[in-house]
Amino acid sequence: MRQSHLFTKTRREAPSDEVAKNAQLLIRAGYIHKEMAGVYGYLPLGLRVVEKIKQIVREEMDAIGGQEMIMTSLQRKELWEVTGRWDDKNVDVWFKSKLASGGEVGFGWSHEEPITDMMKHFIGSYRDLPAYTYQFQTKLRNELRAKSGIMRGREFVMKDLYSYTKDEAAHEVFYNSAIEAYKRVFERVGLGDRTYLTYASGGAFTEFSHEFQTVSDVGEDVIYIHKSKGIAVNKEVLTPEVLEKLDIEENELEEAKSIEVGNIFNFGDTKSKQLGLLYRDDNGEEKPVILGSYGLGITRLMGTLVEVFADDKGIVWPEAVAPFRVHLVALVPDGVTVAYADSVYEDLVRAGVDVLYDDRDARAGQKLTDSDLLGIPTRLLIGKETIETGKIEAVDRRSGEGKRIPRGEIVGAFA
RNA sequence: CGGGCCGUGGUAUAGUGGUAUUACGUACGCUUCGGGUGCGUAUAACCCGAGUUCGAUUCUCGGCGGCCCGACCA
Repeated sequence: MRQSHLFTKTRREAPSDEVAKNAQLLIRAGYIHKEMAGVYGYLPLGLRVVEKIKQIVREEMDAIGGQEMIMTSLQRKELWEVTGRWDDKNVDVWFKSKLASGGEVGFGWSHEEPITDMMKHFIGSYRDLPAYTYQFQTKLRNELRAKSGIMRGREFVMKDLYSYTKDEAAHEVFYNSAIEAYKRVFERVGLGDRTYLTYASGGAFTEFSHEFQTVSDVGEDVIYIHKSKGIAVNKEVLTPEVLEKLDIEENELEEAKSIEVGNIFNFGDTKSKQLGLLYRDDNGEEKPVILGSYGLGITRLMGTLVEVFADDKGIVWPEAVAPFRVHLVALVPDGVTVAYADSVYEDLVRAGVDVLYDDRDARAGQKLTDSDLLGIPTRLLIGKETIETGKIEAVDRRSGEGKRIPRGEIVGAFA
């Protein structure tokens, strides 16, 4: 993409009403637009990042048998009344509205009820199980207090997967495969070494749920990390009994603030019984389906990546989710340099390289500052020196290290 | 929901009971061209309502909006 065609612009200053680093940088760089507190639009660059993250998650969910679909944002009041979760006393984040034709609807803050209800149409026999469904959905939650930029909004994108299995044993198998899939996701986006499988409160259905917590000072959670086991325990469940159960000594733990980027848990058969999701086993006996729920905040993960990797110059994207692989920058406006940069751009595009080409009529200083802010992994600089030597300077955004790549090898270096 | 702070051009800011400063941006001209070049000109603002007052952007009250701390966060 030619940067001169990009309608967004960078800003020198962050809006005064944003304190969170993720929002400041994403707005300054033109990735997102704030519509109101806790509600952000995703602009062309931001959308690219969202889609890259989604694609990684998609691949990992597909790999464990997930089937992508998409449910509706409008939800039936009657359905949620069955499980007692329509009542504002039980769920305090509902956005609700009325139908012109009469009746009430809610805006989906979660989809366990609708998906489970829908699955009644497709699950009747043990032969129909297991089933794993997932979606990327915009969740709407009427948070009392939105905060921290895109980390905790009233509208956000989440991947939610639901597992339907015939018994606890089958559930367990899938649950563990989901844990491994989540680990691969965080590994692929570069957060593997600071994201911990965390034991958290299990609620009414199981002893524990599991969270995926990324260590960061801007996090809202406090976890206790057991480095050698590679797991953590959420502060809210840290008791002597839990430590004993996990075979952990308290003095082996390190406290850290963290961001909850994923949460998986077992609903057991409770919701299936409530909603009537039953199946016949091979003895003709009617049984409730076991339900598991697996959330992963896509936009929160995007914010986490900004928080964790940004430096004093701006955003630093991991290659896997960067909006573009390379940022080609024509440093001087003379015809020879521009023509040279144009040809490099065309070669890269032809080779299928994701490239953002700064072809704007702007000064080198501004282009370089903007490039730092945008955070694209590799910057290719085309200047007078390039013309003279026939070598293109490639600078790594994260380390700042540069190397000269001969013009003839430039496509091969990134294709 | 409890507590606190705050709403001034597109953005960031200064300031005042008598209509408003500066920078960035934007437009035009010249200049410059490997880390936001320099100069000039132009452009554009006091959240809404009520009250006090001769006069309110400024003070008071209310509303709306924003941020922070806490609570909440299957």
